[in-house]
Amino acid sequence: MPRKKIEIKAIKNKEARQVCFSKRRPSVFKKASELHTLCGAEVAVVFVTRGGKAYSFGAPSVGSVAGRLLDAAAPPAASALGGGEGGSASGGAGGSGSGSVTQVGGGGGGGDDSSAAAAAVTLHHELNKRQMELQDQLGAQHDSTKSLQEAVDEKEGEAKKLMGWLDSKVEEITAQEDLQELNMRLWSLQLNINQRANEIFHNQHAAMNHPLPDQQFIRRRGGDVKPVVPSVPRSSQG
Amino acid sequence: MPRKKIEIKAIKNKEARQVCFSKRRPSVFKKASELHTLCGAEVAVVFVTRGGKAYSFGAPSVGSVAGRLLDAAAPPAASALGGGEGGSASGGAGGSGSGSVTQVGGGGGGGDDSSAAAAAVTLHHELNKRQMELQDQLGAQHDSTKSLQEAVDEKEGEAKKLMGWLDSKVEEITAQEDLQELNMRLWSLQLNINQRANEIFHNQHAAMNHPLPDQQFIRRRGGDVKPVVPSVPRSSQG
DNA sequence: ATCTATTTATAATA
DNA sequence: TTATTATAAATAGAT
Repeated sequence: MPRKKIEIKAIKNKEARQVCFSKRRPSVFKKASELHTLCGAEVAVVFVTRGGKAYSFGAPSVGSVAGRLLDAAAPPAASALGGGEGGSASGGAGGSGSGSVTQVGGGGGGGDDSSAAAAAVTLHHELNKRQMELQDQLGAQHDSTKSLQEAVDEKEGEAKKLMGWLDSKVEEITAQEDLQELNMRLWSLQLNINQRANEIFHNQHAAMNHPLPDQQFIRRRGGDVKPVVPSVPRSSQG
Repeated sequence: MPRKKIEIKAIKNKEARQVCFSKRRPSVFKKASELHTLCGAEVAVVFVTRGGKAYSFGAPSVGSVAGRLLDAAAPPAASALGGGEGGSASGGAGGSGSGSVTQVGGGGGGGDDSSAAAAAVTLHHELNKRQMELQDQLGAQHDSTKSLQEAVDEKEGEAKKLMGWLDSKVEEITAQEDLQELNMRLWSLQLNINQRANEIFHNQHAAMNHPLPDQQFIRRRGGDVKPVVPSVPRSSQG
């Protein structure tokens, strides 16, 4: 748009394409952020480049938007779930005694995240992001604990079997309401997982209580992970 | 930013806020769309207003972006799943009663959705949307098949036990890599679920094979749904 | 990465 | 909501 107006069509040159992406992506995030701040709307933006890198922005968090959607779309069946509110946007899901949903993500001001916490993070993406943070923050400590795989082995492959059973179960399902039910279960399960992720994070960073640049991340296919400073003012991110 | 530069802070006046949102939202979608077209990146943008209305834009579709994320993060385990191309961007107009999500919008030219189909939909949001479509399209047929709950009962609560076990497992996990593993399993499972949803949909709508405007939708909390014409050029939505 | 000349986006207004 | 328009932002091309 500057020196010359360009046609909106695929840029073939790889470098030029990357440059364009680098220039435009922060702007989109910024606009989304402004919309969040100005209008109070929750927002989630995700880009996945051809190279496989994923960039996301969310306010109060990507996951909270999903939570809202679930809440808005919540079918009656949802209430049949364990906690009653299973998939809803309430903070204390999962029922586990452990604890707080401390949203690592949203917190703009750093006060308590009542509304943010209420919008419980559930999106897979959010979980991935959280994990990315753990990796970034804690570094590679691949030795600290046994993997889930090992835990599974301990249980004589119980988890795997169960997953397999669920997989096959899905094949048999022929009604949308069944899918709905199953989906709800997964939502609540992941809510639980997310909480656990938060707990782990806070356990290892009890002191480090700052708002957390949770808005943006980069991940490479190869496993290399690189944090990125969001180009959006903090005030816009909560 | 025109007549006067404004401060980026919450707009208290409701009308002004809505006006602002109405003006800015299409622009963000447009920018995201341009980024998609220019740089070939997949994009997903979701806004949820205070009023509970959700606006989304995705290219090639919101769900495909999630699919890409899965692909990018995919561990070996994920490939163990069933089919590959399940999730296509199918859908249609809805219309009646309870929660319909009339998808309008995009429909670019109207080719087949091969690429969109390849990028299997996995986002919870997408699944919910699909379910909404099923509800709209098929109507309430709560009697057609046994519910998942019943299936679970048949299996002597095996599924519930599984979920419970997983829940407890989550409590014990102390390493991010374990969460990653578990998360991956859930991704795959949901991928499978989504495929099944698609199959169901297609089985009951074998004839209805149109491309499907998967780009944008609005849904109201109350159930009233209003389609919206995207302000983005068609070329940018495929 | 920085620098501008332009194109876009948009707040205020009607 | 839609249109206008004076400014603020975003950004393509060049450095």
